[in-house]
Amino acid sequence: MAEKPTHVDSFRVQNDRQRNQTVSTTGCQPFVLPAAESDKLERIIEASPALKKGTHLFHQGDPFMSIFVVRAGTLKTYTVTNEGEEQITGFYFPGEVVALGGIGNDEHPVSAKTLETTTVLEYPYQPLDSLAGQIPNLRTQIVSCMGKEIRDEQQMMLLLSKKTAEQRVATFLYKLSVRFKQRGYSATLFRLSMSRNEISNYLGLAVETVSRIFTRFQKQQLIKVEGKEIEILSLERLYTVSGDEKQSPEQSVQYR
Amino acid sequence: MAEKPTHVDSFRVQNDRQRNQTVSTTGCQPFVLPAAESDKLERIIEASPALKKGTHLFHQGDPFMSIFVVRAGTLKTYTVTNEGEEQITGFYFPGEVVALGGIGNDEHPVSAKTLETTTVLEYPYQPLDSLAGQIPNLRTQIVSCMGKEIRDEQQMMLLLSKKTAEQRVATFLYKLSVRFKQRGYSATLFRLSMSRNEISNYLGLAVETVSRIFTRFQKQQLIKVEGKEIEILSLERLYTVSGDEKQSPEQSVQYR
DNA sequence: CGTCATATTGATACACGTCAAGGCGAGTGG
DNA sequence: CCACTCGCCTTGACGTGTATCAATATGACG
Repeated sequence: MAEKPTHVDSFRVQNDRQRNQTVSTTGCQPFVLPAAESDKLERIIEASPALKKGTHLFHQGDPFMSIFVVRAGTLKTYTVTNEGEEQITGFYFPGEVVALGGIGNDEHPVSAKTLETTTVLEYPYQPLDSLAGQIPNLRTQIVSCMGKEIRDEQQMMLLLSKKTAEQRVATFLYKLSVRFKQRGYSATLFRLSMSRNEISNYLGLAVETVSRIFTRFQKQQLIKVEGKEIEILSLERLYTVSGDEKQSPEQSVQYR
Repeated sequence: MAEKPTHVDSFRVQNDRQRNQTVSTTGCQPFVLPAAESDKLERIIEASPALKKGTHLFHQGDPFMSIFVVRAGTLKTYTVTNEGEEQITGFYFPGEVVALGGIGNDEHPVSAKTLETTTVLEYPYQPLDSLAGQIPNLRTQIVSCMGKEIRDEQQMMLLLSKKTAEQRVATFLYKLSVRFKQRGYSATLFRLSMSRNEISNYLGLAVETVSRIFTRFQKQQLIKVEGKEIEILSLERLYTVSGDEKQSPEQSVQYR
């Protein structure tokens, strides 16, 4: 409702029709199709240039036009309370799909911003949706991505309302580890592309708390922290601390 | 991984092929189609009998087969931490779609349980998805529902990590009001189908806190509480308290 | 090599959880 | 029709996990 500021830091794919250089989607698992169909899909994709740290892919309230897949780098998405408070709703690594919350809405419900130099693929939604009508496989994949987003957010709700600060940080690190491993990187040694501030915001904690827990975990020989470099010394114990471990042989706690 | 208990309280639509009595979807907004196509859709729908309070529609971990639309009554969905803690992830009223988190997954990520006598329509997912291939309009509607679910959950994440107890309760009541109004019921006078316990669980608070805030709001002439009956005396002030109000003419708070 | 953001660490405060004790209403059985 | 019970709700007193405030350290960048 307020006047839209001109987002000088916004990225907009120039819609030049030089769609010859078939974009290589190497390293991106979403939307894998047999060659013939893959070709149709690639015809609608736009590759972004390298976006430097701090660039917005889109702002909350911008008209929803496309979804994006991260090729390299990291993104965060966040909403802003009308009280001006920011809440980070997710971090996105290569191969992950961003902006699904905009589907079925005329505007983006969140902003998306790069945490480091990042490149993305832009999938203009209208053509993508038409294609999805022709290619059942593609439809399934889009819808699956959305389903996963819903499940991830439900997990996050659980974290935010039931877990202690320690469990939150442990969960965060553990899940990062799993994601990195999936992408072929080390599960135990990696670099955090987000600041402590961003971590704390995402986890619903104060920066100081996250900092303290990092050092506490270090003292407990759970992890080794050196600035943004993290080494996980015991994935198992970290998982235990996270509170997600399945335990107690039988606890069919029926709510009533 | 643990042996599945036999859910005696589970509801399963009997798949009898007596699909003559064209199910009336009156009062349900989702999946509205022109007559011809609507007919195809209705052929795959199964109507449930009246499910009494406390019945499970499905349990977390059950194989995902269908999505559901509430016709009458109320449902809650919830996950269980492996520590046995329950977290309610949503309440669903007539016309709303349940189980979207299961799409693209082999099993339901949450359990769904009735809060009162409830009837639902079951949409077996496989046929629904095929139909979505033939009817672009239907595909759009499904995907829109999922988008909305994602957005709602993002809002909830914000609530859980940034809002005070008062703001949470105010938000809860305000949003209920909006939903009731949309369905043609009074926006200011309604009955809570969930217990205080369930409200507090959903909002990430203790029961006592919710109770105290109800009485506090009552003293402030914001609402009138009488057991499960709620009357909202000032929607405007409630909205203000919720913290969602757009305020301060200019606050382009750029995060950095 | 200064400058400014980011991170750590300690001291203190408070919002909300936890514990405990009634109160209230709905269903049940005598 | 009453007494009893059992959930659910409310209210008060108290405890604590984490936020907040403040000071310093560290590191990135021009």
